[in-house]
Amino acid sequence: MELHQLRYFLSVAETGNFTRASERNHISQPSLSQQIINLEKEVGHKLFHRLGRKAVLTEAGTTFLERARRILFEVENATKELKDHPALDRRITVGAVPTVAPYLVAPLIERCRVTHPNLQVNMREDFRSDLTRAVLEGELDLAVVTMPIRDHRLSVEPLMIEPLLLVVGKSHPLVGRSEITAHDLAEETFVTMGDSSTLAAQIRSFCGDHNFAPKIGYRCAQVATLKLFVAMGAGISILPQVARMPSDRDSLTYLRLTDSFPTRELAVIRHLQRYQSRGAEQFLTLLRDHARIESAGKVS
Amino acid sequence: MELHQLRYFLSVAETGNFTRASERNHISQPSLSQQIINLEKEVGHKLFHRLGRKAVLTEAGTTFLERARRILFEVENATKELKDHPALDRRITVGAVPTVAPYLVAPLIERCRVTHPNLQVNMREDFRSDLTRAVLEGELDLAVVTMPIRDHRLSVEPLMIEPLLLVVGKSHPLVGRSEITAHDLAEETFVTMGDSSTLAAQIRSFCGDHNFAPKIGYRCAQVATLKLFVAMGAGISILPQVARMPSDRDSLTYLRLTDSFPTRELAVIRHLQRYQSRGAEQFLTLLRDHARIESAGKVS
DNA sequence: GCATACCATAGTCTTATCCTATGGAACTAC
DNA sequence: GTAGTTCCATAGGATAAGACTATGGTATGC
Repeated sequence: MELHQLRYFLSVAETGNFTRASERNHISQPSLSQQIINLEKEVGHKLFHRLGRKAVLTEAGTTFLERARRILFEVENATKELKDHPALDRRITVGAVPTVAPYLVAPLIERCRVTHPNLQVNMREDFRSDLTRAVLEGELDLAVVTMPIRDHRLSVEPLMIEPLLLVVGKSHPLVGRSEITAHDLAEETFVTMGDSSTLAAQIRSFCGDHNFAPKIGYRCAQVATLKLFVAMGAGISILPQVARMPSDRDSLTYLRLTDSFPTRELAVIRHLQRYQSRGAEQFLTLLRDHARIESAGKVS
Repeated sequence: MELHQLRYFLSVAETGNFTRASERNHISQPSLSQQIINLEKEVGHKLFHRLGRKAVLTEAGTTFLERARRILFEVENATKELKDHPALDRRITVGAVPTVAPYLVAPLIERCRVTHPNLQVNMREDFRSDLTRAVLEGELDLAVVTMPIRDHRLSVEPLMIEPLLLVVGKSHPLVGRSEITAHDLAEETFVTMGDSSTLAAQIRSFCGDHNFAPKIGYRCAQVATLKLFVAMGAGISILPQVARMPSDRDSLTYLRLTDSFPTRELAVIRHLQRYQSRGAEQFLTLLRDHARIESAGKVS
């Protein structure tokens, strides 16, 4: 007997329907059916009468239901108690991709120090695939990454959509143009991040949408390095708006395309099953607030 | 979080030692270590300080321990309540190999009807491998099979050791001999059960121990058919003593070898994890008593 | 200082849990 | 009465979890 079987059992008892119960638990109906059958074999009693389209608790099932509820209630209490324990560690680790870590997460951590002095937030900057793995393996409480994310074990909460801006050196010919189209970029040399970065993929995707392949001349591991090469006039690039810093003013120009509006979506990922500490919840609230403010700032 | 993790956690808390806890749970130490680590990641707290050779509960671990105990206590209550429920079905299904079903289990079921009128015992006669699978899959509450059994998922309880007897037709030349050795059988034709039967393997094993291969002329699916062929003088066979029936008196002769004493051991197998109903326990008590009486009968 | 005891990691294998496809039975609508 | 739909169970296969062994690193005891 395992807890997931008890959860499936409870869902069937509450819905009277294996199919509905399987949907509630995000598994397929044959899976749930098999687990109920295994549970019945293990306890040695039928727990449901299968009456046509209805699953009705047997007497044994009714007896067992009260116990199953109690067990699951105790399980919830066990995790809740750890969460609410006042003296326990208040330390979390968040992850962020390189185009988010210095611009979005670092300021948030700074702010969190003020608003939640008892909460210690550690940070890990890495690429999306590594962050995803780290969240799944419990090394991170949450991570801010770019969409899309496809892993059913993760909770994926969209945060915000931000524009991708064209960035060129101050003396680049595109500076000053009143109209810049995607096609204008077809012959330019691109400076991108390495293949581990989703930004590289986004640039390729954007150019692909406009029927040309970007000419990639430089691959960088850091945004700062990328900005340096662009400032040198070695090529052009595309960066998310959050990467735009006041100190860029002297060496870089951020431009918008006039015929298209590339964007990227940021999301926060967490482990579906991992219990969320109060510290993680608090940080996430700050993150959500910040994202809302950012989105509102773009509209006005 | 699953129940097996809670059980491992509880064992570590009680022993202060991952290695000892893994032994208690019949898994390897790295397995248990990994499960504890997974549990810690899921609840978001360290549950043990690893202090040199000791595993000591952290404050979070101490808090969690009480909850874990309560959860496992509720699980035990859930299964115990189903067992003790007076109005629940009192029906079990037992399995037996063909050389046991008609001689040992059938009489027991008869007797059970008298001593436990509210208990209905169904029976399935099959070969050991099929019975083993049926027990594992929950189709049978228990089964009486021959040793050896090697499956760590099964509880194997030795029942009794019984002699294997040489059986021949009434006019066979071996009848009346004062000494019969294993070697005397080397040139005889054997009548055995099919390969699905463990008896066939036992005959080959016995002959192998005496440095000859049995000449198998007939393979039968039923003991009655085997007895018929032996009675006809088609060959000889070896049967367990329980297979000896009063009605055999007119057509068969059971003999003992004088230079060796082949035996077989019977065991009752159950699923380690499956909860044992009271009905199954009652039947098993009768079975144990019967086996003791059989063993005592052979000694006197 | 060395041997021992312990936990954690890595890599691999086995088993449990998941999937899709589909069958059989009951129910519902026409 | 029949056809279509809904539901659960089975079969076979894929994937992930849990198990294994081998081994490394650290602490302890002699």
